[in-house]
Amino acid sequence: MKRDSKLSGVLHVLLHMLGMKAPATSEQLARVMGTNPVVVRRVMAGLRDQGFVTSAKGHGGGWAVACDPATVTLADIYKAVGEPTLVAMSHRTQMPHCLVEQSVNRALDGAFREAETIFQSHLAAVTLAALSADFNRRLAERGQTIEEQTHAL
Amino acid sequence: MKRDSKLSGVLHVLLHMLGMKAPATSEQLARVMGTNPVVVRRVMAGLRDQGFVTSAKGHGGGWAVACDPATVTLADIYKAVGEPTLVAMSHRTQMPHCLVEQSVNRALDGAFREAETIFQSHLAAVTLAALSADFNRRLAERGQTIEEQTHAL
DNA sequence: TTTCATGGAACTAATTATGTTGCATGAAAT
DNA sequence: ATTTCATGCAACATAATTAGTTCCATGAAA
Repeated sequence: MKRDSKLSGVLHVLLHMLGMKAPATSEQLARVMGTNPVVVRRVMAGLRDQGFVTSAKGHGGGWAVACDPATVTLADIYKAVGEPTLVAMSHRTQMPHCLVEQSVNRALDGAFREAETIFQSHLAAVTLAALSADFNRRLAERGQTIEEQTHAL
Repeated sequence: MKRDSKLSGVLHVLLHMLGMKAPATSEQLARVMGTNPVVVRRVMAGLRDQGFVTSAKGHGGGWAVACDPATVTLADIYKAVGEPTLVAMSHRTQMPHCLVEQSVNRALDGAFREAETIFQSHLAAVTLAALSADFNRRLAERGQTIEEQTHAL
C-alpha cells in the first residue's frame, strides 16, 4: 500500500505558516513541502472548509492561518484532511456468511479500533502551539533564525 | 494504498484447518479463502518457517497445523506473516534537515508507535484456541455443523 | 512411471496516493 | 480596461504496492 502523507504534509505547512506574517502562496508552500502547488491546494482545501485557514485569490493573495494555534489540536487537523485511515490492513470480505471469517474479523476489528482510538487521543493531546514551541526550541538550540529554516520564502 | 490482508487471510485458513483432521492442500485452502493456491502457499510459507504448520509434497500431502493452538497467539501469526505495517500513514521525508519536519515527525511517530504497541498487545491476548472457541460458539448458535461451514472441502 | 502436491520465479492486474497539466474565476495593480 | 497574480477545479499521468496468475522444477506416494 502506498502510504498517505497528507497529515504530515499539512502539519509541515502549517508550522511554517505560523512563523510568517503575510499570506503564503501555494507555490511558496509547495516549495517548503517539496511538492506541487496543486497538491498544496488539495490538502489545504479541507482546512479552509473547517475554517482553520483562509485563502484569497489575486495579488497579495494566498493562505493564512485563521485559528488559534493554542486551541487547535493535531486531531482537528487530522479530521480536516479527511481522516485518512490509520490502519493499513483489511479483511478478506469475500465470504460474509462464513462464521470463521466473522470470528477473525471481530478479533482483528477490536485491535484495529483500539489502535485508532489511541492514535486519535494522542493527536488530540498536541496543539499546534505546542508543536510550534517544540520547533522554536530546536531552532534556538541550533542557533538559527526562522528565515534560515523557511528556505527563503 | 492497497491494504494488506495477509493476516486476515491466514487466520481464516488456520481456523478452518483446526477443524480438519487430514492435511489440507493449497487448493482446498484457496477455495476456503476465495483466492489462488499460489497465494496460499505464499502466506503459509512464513508460518511453516516458524514451525506453526508443516507442508508435505505428493500424494496425501498438504498443510497441517503443527502447534498448540492454546499457546500460539495472533501476535505470533502476525510476526510469521512478516509483521506487515499497521500504519497506513507516512512522513514526507524529503527534507531531513528541516527542523519543522523534525518536530512534526516526532509528534506523529509517538502516536504511530503507541498505536502499534496497543495493536500488538491486543493480538497477543488472543490465542488461536480462543478464536476457534468463538467460532464454535457461533456455529452452535446457528445449529450448523463444521462440514457445512467448510464449504465441502 | 504416473499422479499429486509444494516451491519458487516471473509476469500481470488492480488499487490508490501523488504529481501534473490546462483552463476558468476573481482580485489587485497598472 | 487590461494585465498580472493567485486560487479552484477537473482530468489525466505516474509510481508504489498488494494480490492474482502462469509456468516449470522438485519430490513423494500410488
